[in-house]
Amino acid sequence: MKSTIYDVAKAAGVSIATVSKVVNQTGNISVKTRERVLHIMKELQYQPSVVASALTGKKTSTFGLLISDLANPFFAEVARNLEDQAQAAGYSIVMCSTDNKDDKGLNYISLLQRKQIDGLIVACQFSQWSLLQDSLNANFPVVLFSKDIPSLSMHTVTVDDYRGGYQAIQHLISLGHSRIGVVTEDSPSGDHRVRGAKQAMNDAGIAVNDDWIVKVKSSIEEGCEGAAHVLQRDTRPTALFTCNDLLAVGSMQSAQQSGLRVPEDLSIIGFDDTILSKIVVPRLTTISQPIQEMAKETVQLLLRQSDTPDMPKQKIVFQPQLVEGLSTQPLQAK
Amino acid sequence: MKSTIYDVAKAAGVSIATVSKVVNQTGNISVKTRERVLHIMKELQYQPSVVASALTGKKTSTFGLLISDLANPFFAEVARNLEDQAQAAGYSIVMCSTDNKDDKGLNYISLLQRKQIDGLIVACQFSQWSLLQDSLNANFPVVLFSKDIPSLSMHTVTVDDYRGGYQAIQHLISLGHSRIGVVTEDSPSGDHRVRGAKQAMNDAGIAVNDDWIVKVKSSIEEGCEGAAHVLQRDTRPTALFTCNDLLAVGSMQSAQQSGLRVPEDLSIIGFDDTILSKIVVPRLTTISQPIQEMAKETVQLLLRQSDTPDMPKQKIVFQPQLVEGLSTQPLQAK
DNA sequence: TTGAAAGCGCTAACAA
DNA sequence: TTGTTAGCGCTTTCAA
Repeated sequence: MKSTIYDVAKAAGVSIATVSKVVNQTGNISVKTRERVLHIMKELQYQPSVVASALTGKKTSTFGLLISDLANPFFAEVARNLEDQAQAAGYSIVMCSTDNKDDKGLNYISLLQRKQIDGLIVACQFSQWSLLQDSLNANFPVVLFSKDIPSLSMHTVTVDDYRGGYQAIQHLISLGHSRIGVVTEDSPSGDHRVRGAKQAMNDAGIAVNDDWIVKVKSSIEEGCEGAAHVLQRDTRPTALFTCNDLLAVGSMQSAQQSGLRVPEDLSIIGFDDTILSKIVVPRLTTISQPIQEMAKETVQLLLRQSDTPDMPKQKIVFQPQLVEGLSTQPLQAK
Repeated sequence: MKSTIYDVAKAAGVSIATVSKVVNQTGNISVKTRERVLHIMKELQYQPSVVASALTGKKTSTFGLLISDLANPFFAEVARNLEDQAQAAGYSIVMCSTDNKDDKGLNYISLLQRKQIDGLIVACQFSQWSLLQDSLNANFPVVLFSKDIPSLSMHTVTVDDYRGGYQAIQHLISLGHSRIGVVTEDSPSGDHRVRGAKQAMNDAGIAVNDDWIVKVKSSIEEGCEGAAHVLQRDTRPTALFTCNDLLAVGSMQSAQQSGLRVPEDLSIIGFDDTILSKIVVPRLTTISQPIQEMAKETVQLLLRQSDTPDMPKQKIVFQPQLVEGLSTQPLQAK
């Protein structure tokens, strides 16, 4: 049977209060008793129960992570980085894939609250974001990860999606491209990226062709279909900006099916710099997010909220970075 | 403030025992009081505390998952499937990436025990497996996932690695290959797969060339280097069996660097059928594991162990399946 | 059919 | 410096 604080107290000939104090390093305990208690604890392999201490109002040292789909390489990487940062702070993470379904997310939240988690990271989408807000207690620690939802008054850590889109297009333009298509994902981030993309075209005096902009669900298959729509037109773009790597991979497949070579006939630039972009041939040019830094800030933000429940909401925006691969090249003169 | 069982009891004019009974559907409660209590619960948005009920000896409805690296696509997929199955049973999962480090794993286990999880899934490696056994209470529910460790008396769910290796080689042989190299991972599974591979060669009367067998760490980079060792010899194999998809991708890169075309000059067959194998060009021929089924059995096994602590240890072995891609082809006559 | 009360393992005043 | 004790929110006998 597992030993409790009572067992330790009895064996050490002290009260449970004393044991509690040495465990938590609170109060004043003589070196001698501390040593003795510590020794007994080891002997009995005493492990303080997180459950019992949580019941008295202390932390569970657990965060919840609502994520779209753990099997998606981008989110898997996000999860891993968050886990690392949390672990460094003594926390563990309960992973919850919501598939971006509101009800799944809401169910998880309710369950997580019953489990008394100390904070929540939201890295999935909601179709009705207000439901998220409503299901959470006013000062419950939350951070929106990689989602910038203006209607929500919540701490947020994101990459500058707008700027990322802008950079992507800027890169294509610098290579001489002016006929640029866009395959985007139906999400707030996707929208921001596209806005940035359009702005870059405008700033360069390049016409935005709405026929070349398609919005799809985030998957390789849909990316492939979406790109096909654009590529099979009479006049097609010479370069494609896709709002994430999954769509980029799909677009590369579509190009191949259309007999177009990447990058000779079509340049493609993605977003996220996941493992996919690294193994695809040609290596994808893409926009990378500093996931590790973002994860670090996210955990810090969660931690600080526990101490300062009413701290002013803040939004931390990281700058994306262009990673040049082999999927883009200067426009060939015809 | 969150409402407790006392609030509900008071509002409903009953005792907390009664509320507890309607919540847990135990004992005999008149329809009338039940309805009333239920109604009040809704009104007060009462959420029973998992922490408090766990303290009285009930479950936390939480499993721990020790996994090598959540960012690895194969493990991410495993994690996702386990999460789905657990969720269907009302459980959530705490994810712990150990990077196959014993101390990391052990620390997590200790933490998880303090959190009173109801079961543990081990899908990572230990260099000293006995440490795992020692750190766990005798009848604590555990399942080894995709690791077959004979020295450990634990419930196990695996794919038949030996057979998978055998099938891979059989496939290559059926295509006419007889000069076959192997790039494997330093792990028990890897070893099983290689044993199966060698057996298949023996059975076909094909010589096993140990110079063509390299054992590396599981990563794209090491796969690339490992394959290079084999491919840069004076006489090189015409086909390569790699013990997982990461190594396969690395090997494909190595082949490319050596100016070898896949599959014209070199056939490559992988293992796992992850997303990587699907996006790589040419699409990888590989051996797939029925991850979903495996996840399902794993969760069932965990659940049953809670009910029947001393149930006889069992090992469930699933059959792998060949997935034909485009990275293998019949041996070309020279 | 309902309720009183003990207890789960721990924390935190408050006393001593 | 140490100990006593009252909870934390819930489950579960055992009585009523």
